[in-house]
Amino acid sequence: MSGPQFEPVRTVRAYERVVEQIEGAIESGALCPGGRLPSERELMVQFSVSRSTVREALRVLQARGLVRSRPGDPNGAEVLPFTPAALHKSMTTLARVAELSLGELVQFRMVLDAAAILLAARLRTEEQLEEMAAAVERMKEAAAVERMKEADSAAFSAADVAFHDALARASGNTLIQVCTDVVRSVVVDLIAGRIAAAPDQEALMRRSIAHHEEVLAAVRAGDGPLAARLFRRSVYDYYAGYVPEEERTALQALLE
Amino acid sequence: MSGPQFEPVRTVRAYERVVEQIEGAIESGALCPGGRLPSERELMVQFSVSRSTVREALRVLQARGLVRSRPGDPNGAEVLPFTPAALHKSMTTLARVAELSLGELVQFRMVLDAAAILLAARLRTEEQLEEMAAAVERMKEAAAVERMKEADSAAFSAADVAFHDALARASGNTLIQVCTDVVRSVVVDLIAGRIAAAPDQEALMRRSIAHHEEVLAAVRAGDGPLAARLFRRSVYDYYAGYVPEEERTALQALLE
DNA sequence: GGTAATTTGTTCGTATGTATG
DNA sequence: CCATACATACGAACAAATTAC
Repeated sequence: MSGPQFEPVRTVRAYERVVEQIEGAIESGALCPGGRLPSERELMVQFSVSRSTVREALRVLQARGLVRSRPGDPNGAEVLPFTPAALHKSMTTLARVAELSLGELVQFRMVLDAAAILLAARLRTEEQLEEMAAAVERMKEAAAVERMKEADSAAFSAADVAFHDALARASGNTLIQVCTDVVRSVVVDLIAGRIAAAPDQEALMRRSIAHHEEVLAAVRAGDGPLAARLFRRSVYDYYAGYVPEEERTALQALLE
Repeated sequence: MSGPQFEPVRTVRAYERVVEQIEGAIESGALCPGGRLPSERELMVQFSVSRSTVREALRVLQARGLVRSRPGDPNGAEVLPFTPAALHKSMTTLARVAELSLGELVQFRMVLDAAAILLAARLRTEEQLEEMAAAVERMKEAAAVERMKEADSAAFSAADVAFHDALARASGNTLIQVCTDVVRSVVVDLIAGRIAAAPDQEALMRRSIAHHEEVLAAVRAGDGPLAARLFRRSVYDYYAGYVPEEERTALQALLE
């Protein structure tokens, strides 16, 4: 006869229990963004742990982007609205320690943004189309400056981001929106320097604007597959030069 | 004449500096997985901060999945190899606090896995094909059991996961591999209960096996677009019943 | 505007359980 | 078994920051 099936006990740290409870309260909605946690001293009473333990728990919650605490705040730590910051951090870490290649990242971007475009071509509203058109206009203005400065270059990039953000929102999928944003910024972080060092900034911008207009037109026309194809092609053209040759074939596989 | 452009100073906590330095050492490769950090007492000397500060920093690093510390370990905290645990955690949190719908998650899965399939159809090796075929065989064995038990159901799921994991690896893109894994498990976590409560487990499994065989055949034949189409269709058929009607149109947009 | 009260950031000391040799 | 070094956890204390009166 077999006895009761005992299971190995996982020793769980005190601070983890605190994290679990607070995290649960936030995820269940008992604590809403903008709401406040009790003060550290109050928490140490409620959980009956020391302040150090409470603080370690708060640091973890802060690292996960769930709360923020400021010195001297009489109201205790603030519950934050969701931000993709934690997701961004983990993906950046992934890119670094798992040594993600630029090729893999660009490939991922081609996939995600193309999906967003495919969906946006069906679901976009008129306002979103106008938003994208306005972003393209801002790109043009920034590129039209006679003697390009850093500020203009930044304005161009900001308009570019705004375009893709509107596009991602038009997809109607929050996850796609967040992930496209994260991946785009990770890619940009990786090669911002090399792009800035490119000799013919103006030509790059003009090409980029033309591509954006093509994609926008296809989205407006409701032709998702065409828009996605155009986008993938333009991303490939833009980044292929920075991707080592042996990785380029994998990128080309997405061009059909 | 405008003076020097001063910028607002962001007060940075002591423990953050510690985190930055250790994180940098890991990301730069100065600290390798399996390697050890100095002991907490040694760290407080090197950073000239107190023990509590060191511990708060270690908690953050632990929450990010970079290190692990055990009581009594004479070697200090261990540097961990990369795991997608942190990414998984942030995406789960995203799903909960941003209230991601099942529809959005399924849509994301259709996009990512389809991309993996598209790439795998070009880049897969013979061994990977065999691996997938073996996984399908295990699915068949698990489904062939007369009186289904939990263990068989678990074996079926495990084989299913193994199939998709091999597929994702065959894509040659680490990021796609990790993200498909994360999204799949998040989706499963969300509706495992409802799937298990479905009346006709056997029929579901048979259909699933048939779909997997179709996809595998198309991948083997190198027809990525076909394989991707078949996959999206099967995912849609499998999950559509659990997705509210108003979200289904968005899913259908991916079926072409 | 200034002052007091409260809170967080940080330090230090200590006790306890645990893993290694 | 013992000694050592370690992480875990507690508690008291001070400094710096914020709010409220």
